[in-house]
Amino acid sequence: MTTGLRERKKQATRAALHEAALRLVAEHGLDRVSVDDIAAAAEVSPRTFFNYFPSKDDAVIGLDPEHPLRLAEALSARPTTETPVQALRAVHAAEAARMAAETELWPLRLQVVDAHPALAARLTASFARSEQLLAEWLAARTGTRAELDVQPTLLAAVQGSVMRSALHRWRAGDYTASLPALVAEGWDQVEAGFPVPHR
Amino acid sequence: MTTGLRERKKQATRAALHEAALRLVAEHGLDRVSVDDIAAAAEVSPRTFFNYFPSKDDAVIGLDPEHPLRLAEALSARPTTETPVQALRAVHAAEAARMAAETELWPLRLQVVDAHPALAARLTASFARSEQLLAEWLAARTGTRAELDVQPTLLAAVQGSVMRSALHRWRAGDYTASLPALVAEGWDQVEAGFPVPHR
DNA sequence: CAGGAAAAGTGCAGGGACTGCAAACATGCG
DNA sequence: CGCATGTTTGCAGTCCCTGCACTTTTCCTG
Repeated sequence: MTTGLRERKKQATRAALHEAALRLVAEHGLDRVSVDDIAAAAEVSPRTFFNYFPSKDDAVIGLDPEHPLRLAEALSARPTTETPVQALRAVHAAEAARMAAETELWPLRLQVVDAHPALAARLTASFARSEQLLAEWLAARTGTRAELDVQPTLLAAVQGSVMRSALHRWRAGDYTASLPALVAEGWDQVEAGFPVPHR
Repeated sequence: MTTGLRERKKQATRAALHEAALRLVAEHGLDRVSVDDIAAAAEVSPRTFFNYFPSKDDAVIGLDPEHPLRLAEALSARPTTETPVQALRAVHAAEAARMAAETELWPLRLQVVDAHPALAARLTASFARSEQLLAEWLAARTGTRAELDVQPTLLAAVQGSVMRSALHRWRAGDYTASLPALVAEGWDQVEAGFPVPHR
């Protein structure tokens, strides 16, 4: 799992570009920051920027492209005695804990996403890749057809909704709540079929 | 509510631009169709294109910008004896029937969205506006806080998932199934809390 | 129905995102 | 060391999108 110099440098450059993009956009706004600005802040040429990210938006979001695969692996590692929802809950719990530990970047990401609908769309698109793999895993797990049966596609999408809703409330409450708790609260709703709240 | 010539012409131009964009992109692919091509096909100047749509992507998707508001109205018209989920089901049923009636455009939309992830992101963004209004309606209806409590945000997002999942399966089954039925099937899953499918 | 107000359409100039290509440059390996 | 392979960079070019100024069309009122 260790890395040569070359690989480490690439990771560093990628991270530098992402962080520069995120911080600059958080401070000045999406359309007042150019790719040239970002490249300059990360100390690479503008042309190099596009070796790392296909678009400015992607650099601002900057999620790990390997993430969907690791998610799928984590799910496959769950015991088959669990129901699909239980397995998803467990994986989400670990995920949320990891995200909450990044106390720097996630709040910034949520801030810029909130300020720029275009970025919200990109973030959702990033999740879409995970959802597709998830649907396939669900289909395999429950013996259903990923494309045609209800549960795989829908549950994969709902899982994304649970996470996004948790992130939204996390930010709305100024990060005082625990992200894993917010996620769990979402899953409770899902498992209970959205009961009418008592006043 | 009626329309002068001016208003009717605007609607016609908007529709012409959207349909031209959709058909051209469906046939040739997103990056082989320029805004100039679309404008030419709709017989307006390229500059005029941007009086109607803020971006090429939006023209391809081309959803009615008034739609979120009509959705919110439809919901407010539901009797307060219904649970939130019941009201959403009812509105979705009407919505799905209307969409299924557009036998020309929706299949094309789903085709291009499937072929171009960037467009999927835009489509989701279009839904996002509805989801926000929905969350507010839910909060008002159930006496919860839109930003902080679980149900408004999450159920609004899940509602979107139900519709998107239905659209996905509609296309996967070559439009042989009934869209309202697919939507209903989704809501059944939600209300039942995603039970383990029996094999 | 004339004529002006308001709205919509258009041309032009320009900034910025992004790509293909080919030349430097760095790294890893025999 | 020296070659093979991967990375960075500059350059030229296309296309998206915007602000501004100007023309054309629709509408309305006297």
